[in-house]
Amino acid sequence: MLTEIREKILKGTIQVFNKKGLKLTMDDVADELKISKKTIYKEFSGKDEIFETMVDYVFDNIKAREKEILNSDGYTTIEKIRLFLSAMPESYRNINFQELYSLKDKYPKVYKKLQKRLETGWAPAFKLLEQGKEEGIIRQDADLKIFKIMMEASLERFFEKNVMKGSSKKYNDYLNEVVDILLNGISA
Amino acid sequence: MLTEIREKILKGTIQVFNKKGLKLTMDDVADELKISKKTIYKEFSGKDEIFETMVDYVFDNIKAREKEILNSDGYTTIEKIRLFLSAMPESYRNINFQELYSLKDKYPKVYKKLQKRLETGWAPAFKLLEQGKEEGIIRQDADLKIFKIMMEASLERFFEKNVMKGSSKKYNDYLNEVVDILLNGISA
DNA sequence: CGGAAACTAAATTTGTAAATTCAGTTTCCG
DNA sequence: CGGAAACTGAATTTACAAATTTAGTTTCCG
Repeated sequence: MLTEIREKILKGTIQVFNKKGLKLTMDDVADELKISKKTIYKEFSGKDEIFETMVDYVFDNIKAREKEILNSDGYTTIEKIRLFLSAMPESYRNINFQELYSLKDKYPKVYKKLQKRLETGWAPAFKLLEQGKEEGIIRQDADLKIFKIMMEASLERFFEKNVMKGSSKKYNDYLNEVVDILLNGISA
Repeated sequence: MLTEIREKILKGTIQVFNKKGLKLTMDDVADELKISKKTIYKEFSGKDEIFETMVDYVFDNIKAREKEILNSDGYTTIEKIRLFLSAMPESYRNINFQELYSLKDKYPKVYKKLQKRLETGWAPAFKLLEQGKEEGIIRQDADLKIFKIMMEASLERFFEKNVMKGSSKKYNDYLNEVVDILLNGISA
């Protein structure tokens, strides 16, 4: 588990990351948290380790949320799928994903971890969807790989700026509509 | 209408554009067509005009294709919608769209024309979809604006490289599956 | 211990002058 | 007329040194 001080630093880093993006400095983080850099360096070996731990932190939270849904009783498979898919984008809201991808060049190790965790994060969704196929509520011939690509592309587009300006709809309504259309699209 | 020589130059330009992208030179085009630059400059005032005419050329072809579908008899509304939506990405295959967007900075006028034609290209699709709503085959509460964003995001992702490597599926099968899922997703 | 602030070496950004490329024109030639 | 090739000024790219920023450390202090 995470110590209190480490979690505090991670939360602060995410704060600053969402504001200043990849270009955040250690001084930024220290200022944000009103602690000195010394404290940060006592907990983390450097910027690389902070970023790596940050990715783990974000995805561990998503994973916990997903586990909750998977283990909960009283939901049908289709309800679980819907909850599960909706949980993904909601969790992503905590951190600027577009910006996370920009770590690719300067922090390839962090980027690889990000990709790996995105991949494993989808695994239980695939399991649920396969189960849905067996139960006959998902179309047998639905291509789940394409489904995944479409969902990722659509969500990423929504995370970009100005996509939904000039509309009265709320952010979450959009995400739900995306999940609805896609899930409907592969339903039997 | 387009003279033969102008069309030849446009086709050659698209050829080179798909290979070298935004950075194509007039010499490239002349070499590709095995004509001299002089001939090109006799037909076009310059690079700007070629790019502009190129966008018109591409979209006029798409438009003709779409008109054909719209005016054809013997199709139900839903069939027309499916044909119409499938025609879009197929037409896009003739030119590298990802690269077209990169004209934004250096050729803002061309980019604006591109955006305008993309917008007006969607208009008949919206009309068909609205008609589908009236006929009760499209969900009344389906958000067509989101539908459009999802379709664009999904198709653009497929136009990027390596999305479907390692699969036996053919390119067009993918595009059809995308249209299927989305259309199913908003169907009543 | 931990904060404030100074410090250093390395990385990043900036400015810019030289080198290269390219759009558009011109010349010569068949 | 149109091809081949040379030409020019403007734009773009390259190269590189100077200036700035920043990661990580150290010092001093309460």
